[in-house]
Amino acid sequence: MPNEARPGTGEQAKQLALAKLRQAILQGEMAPAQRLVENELAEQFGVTRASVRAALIDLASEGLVERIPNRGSRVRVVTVEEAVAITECRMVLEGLCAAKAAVEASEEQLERLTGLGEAMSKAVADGEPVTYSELNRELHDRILEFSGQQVAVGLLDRLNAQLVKHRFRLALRPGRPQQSLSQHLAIIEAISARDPQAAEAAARAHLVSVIDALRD
Amino acid sequence: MPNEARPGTGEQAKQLALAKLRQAILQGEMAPAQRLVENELAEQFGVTRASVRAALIDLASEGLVERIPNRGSRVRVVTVEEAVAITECRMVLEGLCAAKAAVEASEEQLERLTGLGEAMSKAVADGEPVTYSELNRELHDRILEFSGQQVAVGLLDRLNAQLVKHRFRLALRPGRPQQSLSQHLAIIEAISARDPQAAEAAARAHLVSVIDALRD
DNA sequence: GTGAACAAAATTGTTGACAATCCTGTTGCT
DNA sequence: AGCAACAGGATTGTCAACAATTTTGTTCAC
Repeated sequence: MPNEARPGTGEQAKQLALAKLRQAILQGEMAPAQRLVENELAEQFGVTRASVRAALIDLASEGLVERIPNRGSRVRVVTVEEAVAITECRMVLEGLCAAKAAVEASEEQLERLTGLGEAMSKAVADGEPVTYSELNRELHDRILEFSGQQVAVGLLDRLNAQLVKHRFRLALRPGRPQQSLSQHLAIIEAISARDPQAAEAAARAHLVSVIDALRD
Repeated sequence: MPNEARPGTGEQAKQLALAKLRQAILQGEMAPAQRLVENELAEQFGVTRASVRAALIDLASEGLVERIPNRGSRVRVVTVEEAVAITECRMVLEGLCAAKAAVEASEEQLERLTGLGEAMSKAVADGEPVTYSELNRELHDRILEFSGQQVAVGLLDRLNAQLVKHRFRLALRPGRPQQSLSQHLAIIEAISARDPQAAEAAARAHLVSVIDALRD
């Protein structure tokens, strides 16, 4: 479904508009709750209004923008409350994926996870939060991939797209990497031990801590 | 997001097309994997092609139809494998909602649940599978409502829409009501006891049994 | 001065036509 | 006969203009 379209290559007009709009929203170039006027966007991106319209419909169903009939589109603002609800859903879905990964992953894939764990430990020890953040994301992605649960992966993609803002704030928090590192290592250990219940519990424990942090 | 638009009232053209198309697909009027030609649908529903197009984009992101660029739209066929994956996601999400309902529901709402439980018991005793099926759906809906977890509810709506076919097959199965009744009663009991962990476990146990049944 | 009715501007929703793309059946060459 | 190239038809993607709706600013009565 989300076809991971690269903005660079010459796509179709609608796909291009969709990619550009999504990028603009995700990178925060659009102010929260900013009005998205179809004509302006069409001119800005060099496509026609129909293409912008189609892209907006797509983004609305992804939860990135809000469309009110005859009233236009706005970039959707995710309140802290909603962010917590979203993260609760992430909690159970990633728990499911961790459990399945513990059963389904190959030996090579397990090695990959332990390798990621070591790299994360090193990043924290060296005090490189940016690297750690990237590895963090990589770890989560790999667990989803190895679980083979494509439906859950699709749902999580959608949920994560709505959280970019809050996720950003969270990563910059001092002391947070140290806190989450042990949780991540616990997840890796449980999956490597082929223990689905422990893996699910560890993944959920991690996201419970994220929820607590979200609440400030 | 899905605004629960009633087909009857005079909506906007796109909303009307969307409602009619969704209804047609859900009621099985469209054969599986049938091609959905925009022109035909437009004429059939008495709206313009642009409206049909917008509706198709919406339905594609709901997972009801499949859209291939320059190749058109088909009603999406859900394999048994996918149905299992979807139900696994339902399992953890409904588990989450059951747990939250055990904490958040009011006393009146708890009474409503126990009332539903009694009605379901009666329906099984009287041998009325249709009534039981309706009450079943009602129970699930109420648990979601009482949980207050709107994000999970949205995700579950989307997932359930993809399962209509399989769900149908399941309900007509002889002996299945008796089997699931005790599971449902266990869920109600756990929520009424304000025990979130037990509620989640009961909800998950129920859906594990659904998964087993799905696999034939 | 305040509030309601009204008119003008801005924006979205809709329409029909045009262009690009893809599938199918046929033709021509080896 | 087998296969590549090619037209023909069908379908989707795109466009610019038009209609309907909402919002905003103004005027007028009280």
